[in-house]
Amino acid sequence: MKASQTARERARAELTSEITRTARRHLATEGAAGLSLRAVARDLGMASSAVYRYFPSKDELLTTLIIDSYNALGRAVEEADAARDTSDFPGRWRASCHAVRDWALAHPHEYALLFGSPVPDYRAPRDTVGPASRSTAVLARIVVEAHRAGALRAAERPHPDAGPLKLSPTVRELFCDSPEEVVARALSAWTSLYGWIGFEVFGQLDGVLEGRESAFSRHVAYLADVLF
Amino acid sequence: MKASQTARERARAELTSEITRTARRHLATEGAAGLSLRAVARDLGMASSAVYRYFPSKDELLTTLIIDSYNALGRAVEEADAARDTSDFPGRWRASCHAVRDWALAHPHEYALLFGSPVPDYRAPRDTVGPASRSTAVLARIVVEAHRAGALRAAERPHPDAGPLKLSPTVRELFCDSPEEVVARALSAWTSLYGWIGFEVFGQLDGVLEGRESAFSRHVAYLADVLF
DNA sequence: TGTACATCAGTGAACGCGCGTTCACTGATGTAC
DNA sequence: TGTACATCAGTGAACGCGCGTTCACTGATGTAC
Repeated sequence: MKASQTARERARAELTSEITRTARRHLATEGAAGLSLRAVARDLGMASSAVYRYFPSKDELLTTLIIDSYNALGRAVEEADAARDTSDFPGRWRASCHAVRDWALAHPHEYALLFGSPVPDYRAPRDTVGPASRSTAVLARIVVEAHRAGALRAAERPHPDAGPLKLSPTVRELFCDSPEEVVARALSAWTSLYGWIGFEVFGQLDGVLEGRESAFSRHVAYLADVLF
Repeated sequence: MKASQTARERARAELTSEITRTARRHLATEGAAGLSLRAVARDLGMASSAVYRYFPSKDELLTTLIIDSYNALGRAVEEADAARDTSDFPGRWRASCHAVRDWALAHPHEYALLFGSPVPDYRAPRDTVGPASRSTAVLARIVVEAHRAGALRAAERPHPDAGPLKLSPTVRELFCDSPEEVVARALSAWTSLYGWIGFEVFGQLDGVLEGRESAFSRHVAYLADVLF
């Protein structure tokens, strides 16, 4: 009785995940702004007040969705990276970038939740920072490993008019104290990656160009040129 | 009486601009989601129904704000570009990029309105596309002129694994039928620019790095390397 | 210049909606003896 | 194994809020003769 779950516990776990699942579906169709506890409860055929047995507030539910989304994205990128030869650094880079894009296009509202305009009156709690850095950690690892293997030309061509970078300890750690030039180029490529994807997801490229997949590959290739 | 404005017309023009001004202020503090006709009316000390004499719906007011914002951004970039020597292409590029960033940081919510997650249930009408391309047109012009002046190395180094780009007629026109490689690199730099700025405005760089100004300069320099 | 009429700005009440959250409650599930 | 009590899930009504939009109205401004 102690080791295995009690009926109540099982029911609780099930309903909790059913609530998040429904909320995620609403998020996917309506967006973060349209997410409502009442609508979720309605969908599950329960009183809106019952949801409060599972989540103390709407913000908590949102936090759960955010963490789950970060993890889903992180997992996708990790898998894409792992599927490549460890020593094929440009290949790993490309695969990881495409994984980010694929996930973003498949889950536009979740992407918006993570990387779009901040949700008004919502403050992300500490628990989100771990999952949040998961996908980025993969990209950083590729760069660090490539640098150690001597496969990175980035460090060899420091930029002339470059002031010093003031990185946070977290980022320094993420990059295992790689040279500044390496980190700077990685940050540049990182933001550039999300720039394209954000434009694509948010519709900025609508009516601008077709054949996005191959255009994106090209973008990623240019970014790789800055690094490798 | 016909040539000059009648009292009614003057009052109407004044109130119209007072409404948009108030709405813009609300937008700046609350964000697009928090923009409400009633709140604007309250602020102006008038009945909420009175606003409907000036804007047929909330969406129309939003459209006005969007167009104004695009124009403000466009003007800022145009001025930054014009302040440079016509033949100093990298200088013009840098100045324009910084102008975009400066405007974005000064008007984060307006930036979010233009480049962030789409506002739910809002469809941008045709009138927005002209102003929307204004800032981008400046960047495109710099690239085109640099190319014509032979100051662009972009075209000389076509990327090996590059599939063809399918550009819309509008974009082709914007780039005056420059070679594909030029356009591709420009698009890449363009999205990269907004990637950094978006991350900065939306808080993705919080706790990641300080000294953003100089870090951004570096980013822009890398982008220039891809082009010039 | 004065009058009659048309146009328009602004009002205040109302409609209908949906939201997050609280609370006292009922009834089922779990626990300790 | 059975009973008494505690814990917890779920209910339904309610509170208080704010929103976009409509509508019949009053009164001021403009126009035509």
